[in-house]
Amino acid sequence: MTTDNPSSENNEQDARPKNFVEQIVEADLAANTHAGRVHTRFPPEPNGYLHIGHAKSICLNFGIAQNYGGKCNLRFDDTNPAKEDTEYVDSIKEDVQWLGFQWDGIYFASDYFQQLYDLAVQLIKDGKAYICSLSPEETREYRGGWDGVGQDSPYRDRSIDENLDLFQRMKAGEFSDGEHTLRAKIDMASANMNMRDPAMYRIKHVHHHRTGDQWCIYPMYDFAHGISDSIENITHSICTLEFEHHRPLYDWFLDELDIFRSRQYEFARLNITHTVMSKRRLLELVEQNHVTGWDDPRMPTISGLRRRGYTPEAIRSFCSRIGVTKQNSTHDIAWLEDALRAQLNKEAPRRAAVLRPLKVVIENFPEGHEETMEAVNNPEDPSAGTRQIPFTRELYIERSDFMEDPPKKFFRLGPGREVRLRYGFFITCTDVIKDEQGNITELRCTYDPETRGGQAPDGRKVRGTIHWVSAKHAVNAEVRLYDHLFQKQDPSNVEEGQSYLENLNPNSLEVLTQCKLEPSLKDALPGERFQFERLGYFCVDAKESATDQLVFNRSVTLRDTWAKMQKKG
RNA sequence: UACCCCAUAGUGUAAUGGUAGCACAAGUGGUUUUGGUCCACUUAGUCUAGGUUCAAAUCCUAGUGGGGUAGCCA
Repeated sequence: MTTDNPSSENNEQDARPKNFVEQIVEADLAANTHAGRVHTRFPPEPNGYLHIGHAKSICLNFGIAQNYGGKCNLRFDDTNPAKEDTEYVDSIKEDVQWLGFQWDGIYFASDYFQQLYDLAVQLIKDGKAYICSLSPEETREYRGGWDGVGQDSPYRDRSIDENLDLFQRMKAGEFSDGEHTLRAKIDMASANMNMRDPAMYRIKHVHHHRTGDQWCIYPMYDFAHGISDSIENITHSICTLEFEHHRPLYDWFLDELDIFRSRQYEFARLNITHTVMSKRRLLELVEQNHVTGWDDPRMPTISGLRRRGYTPEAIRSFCSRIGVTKQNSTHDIAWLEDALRAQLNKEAPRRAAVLRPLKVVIENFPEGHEETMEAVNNPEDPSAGTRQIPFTRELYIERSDFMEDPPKKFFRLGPGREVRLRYGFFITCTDVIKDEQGNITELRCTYDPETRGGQAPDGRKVRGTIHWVSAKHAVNAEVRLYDHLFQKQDPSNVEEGQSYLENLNPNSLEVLTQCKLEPSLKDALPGERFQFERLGYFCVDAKESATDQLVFNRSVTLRDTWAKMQKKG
């Protein structure tokens, strides 16, 4: 088990307190429970794309293997062919590797169909399982509610020979879907519904993405999962809280079969504000075209985050910081954003980009003249060096960096005000040009040649520094600004009878097509990340950007105390 | 209605019978050619009631609140 950057993160791991699963692993190691062996697995069902919640599980499972000298398998839990597809298998493999993890073994529950079948036969022979011929509706009635006890199936006492015969004929395809099931014979009076003779096999005449039409009976999760763990000698089978009630059944199968005893531990799944995390809902967003696909940059999927510009390191750092507990909780999406900022602040090269351009003409700057200015690529990383940017008479600045009637706390440009153009000159606004509708179309300014590079020899200070792009050299680009997918922190918080879809943020995507970038951005590569100074972190869209029509995605904004002040009024 | 799990600043987590910490958020100030970064400081917490103990966030009981469970889904 390896990551692409283990050393720096091991320090982070050491600094972090151990979560309860790690404490269990350490206790097992101390007690020599498995002769020093630690083996986990990440077991997705290939019926959807991985999301940030899966990343938590991936980091936990692969992280434990990594930190305790163990192994971690990738296992596809593909026991329900009706919902599964190889498209999902491929995306899951890609996402796990992109996150920086490499599995020790890659397996499919479907690899074990024959072994599973044989073990089921063994349980029948031991009198621990039987063929039930109740309909699904009858089964539900017989199971009973949680105030009382269930009723034994009338087929519960079929002879072993009859069970064996029927099971073999189920497998041979003699029956149609739903006609029979194989059930574990446990306890119809149990307070735990999972123990009221749970189904082990059902008939499904469905094509399986790996085994084709070889099988028409498929094992249920509870039967298949624990046995798969056991076959792979998994020591710590880590899953989410909703499987807590299944643990007695997990244990029951392994005990009755007397095979390697994996242990199941449950932790709380990840929730994040302003988004949804269930596969069902994510699928719904995709199918109803509320987003453009699983990899829409607004989606909390790994592929969406990747396209948005998130780094594997940022996601791992986030997963490490949120902790692992049994408490249901919801993390502020700001935590995730902060993890990205923390990394990109250190690594992303700085560039100038004007998203909503306003033309500035510097009247005392000679027409046709060009100056070359030197700009720092990353103040957090001197080794990133500098670059040259052209300065000319006509520039673009951000419309929001000018106010005709600015309040006193506004440090930027206004009539008669002087500001610094970053890595440029001080300029003073002398005139405001408007069209017939009164819209500002252009600013007239003068510059102070003595302030080249941004310092005034007379020592005078300006409060504001704004970014700019030479109009003549500007590269045109499309920039997509993303906001939270849902307006409310909790999208499920709706009026009675309404859907979480009511909470979709209609402004989660804003497309800007007239953006002006500094010339060095012309050759930006798909996926490449930059900080656009004073604005945020952006990446070249890996899917839709082209050399002649650049498309950038805003990954996350910079912290903006000015915007915060404005909001408060 | 039954059973299971959970409960610590706004949020998320630590303290594993012995000084309630940390991070994010929020706020104040400093530095700054990004209203970024960085630095300092401030606000703010053990659900309730009993019990055990020299000592309880921690153990026990009950209550309250939240979550989960009656698929031939995983």
